[in-house]
Amino acid sequence: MAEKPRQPRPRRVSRKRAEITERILEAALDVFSQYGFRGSTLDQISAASGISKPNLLYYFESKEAMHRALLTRLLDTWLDPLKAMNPDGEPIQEVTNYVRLKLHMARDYPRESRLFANEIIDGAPVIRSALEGELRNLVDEKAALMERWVSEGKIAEVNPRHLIFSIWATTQHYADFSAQIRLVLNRSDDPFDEAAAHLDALFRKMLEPSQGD
Amino acid sequence: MAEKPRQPRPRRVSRKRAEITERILEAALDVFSQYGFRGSTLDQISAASGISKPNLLYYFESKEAMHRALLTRLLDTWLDPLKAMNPDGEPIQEVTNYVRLKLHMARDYPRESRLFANEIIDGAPVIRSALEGELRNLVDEKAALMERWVSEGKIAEVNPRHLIFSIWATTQHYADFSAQIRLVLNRSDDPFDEAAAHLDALFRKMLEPSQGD
DNA sequence: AACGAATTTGACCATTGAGTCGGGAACGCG
DNA sequence: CGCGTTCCCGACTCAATGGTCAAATTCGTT
Repeated sequence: MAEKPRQPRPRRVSRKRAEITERILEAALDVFSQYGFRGSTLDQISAASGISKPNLLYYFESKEAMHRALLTRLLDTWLDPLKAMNPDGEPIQEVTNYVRLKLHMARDYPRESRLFANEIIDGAPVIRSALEGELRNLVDEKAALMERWVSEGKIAEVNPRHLIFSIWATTQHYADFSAQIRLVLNRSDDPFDEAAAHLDALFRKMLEPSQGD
Repeated sequence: MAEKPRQPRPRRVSRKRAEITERILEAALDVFSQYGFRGSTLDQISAASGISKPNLLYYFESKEAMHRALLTRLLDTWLDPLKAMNPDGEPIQEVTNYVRLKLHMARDYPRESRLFANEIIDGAPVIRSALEGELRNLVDEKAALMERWVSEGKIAEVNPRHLIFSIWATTQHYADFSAQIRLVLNRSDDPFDEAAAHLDALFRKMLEPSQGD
């Protein structure tokens, strides 16, 4: 025991610590996405995760810190489909594929979608800087790509940024407003197959170059 | 003037009472739409309206009652544009006009839009029955109308209900997610003119009957 | 085994916020 | 003016909730 100033292992966070952190975030996602940040309580997260309230605060500095952790790590997942849009692919295929992926995310990750929706409706206090940075750059890049496709006559004349907004809006709608959709359709089975066909047609028609070109 | 046992006026609520009620609801809309129901406090509404907290509760039974009052009376305004879709009008014109009206509402009534968005994301606990009743009937009616237009070859084959969802999604997006839109576009001037052109093209192309018919 | 570090929790504290209460001010009307 | 009704509010109550703390308990090493 002469001296041991260095960390014995590079992994600063033990496996166990990581697992518990995970369990907490999973429960927090459940609760936050259902009740909103201000509507959620540590007691709810405690009950959902099976971890006592003081212990939650041993792992996270505050309720806000949990929220922040969720939001920042979700952002990457959220942007992945757009990142995957391939400059060398077939243009209409690339866009409709993006629509398909986003719709899958709405179906498979509705809690994440709602968490984001709440954050944005609140004016994006937490992830504002990420939106201004990472997201804006990514949108700029893909908008430029689509403009190239337009000028090459591969797709019809569109405003690329508004096209992206429309894709976000229509796909996330199925997650964020699922209550309304269920009530209007008066059916409990999920509408995603119909939605996929509808949205594919919608954006495909928008993008098909007019025969005049 | 011999006797006047009945109410001198049928208006049970005095002008003044109506005005104050109005002032409260206006302030409540401001606050609720910005912070969400649970994130809002009576003190904020009190400050925003200049009416003391106990007095707020003289006019409304509870915080929840204010919220309910706002939501129910907003519903009608919200549905008006769809009601206005005219069975005897020119089909594509009628739909794109509906899009235009909805976009105007997003621009002119963003607070109302956000209030609704929050309510729906929360699972529509307050206006659920109105959605199942009034809204569903209205959508059924207009969907049937559009199906007629399809069968008459006036518009392309579409799923009318999902078309309506897409219109709601794309237009409300500009109100509910305005923070994101501003950050991505990096501009402070409003994007509604561009949005109007974009959405008009989007839905017009979706609806134009293919030349094969 | 033994001992320090990491983890866990019961009990507590301070603040916030919805809603109450009792009394007073203003109003309507004979 | 008189008197009942409507309106208004300062001061309060009480429950909920985010967060603290000190005393356990468990864990990883030697």
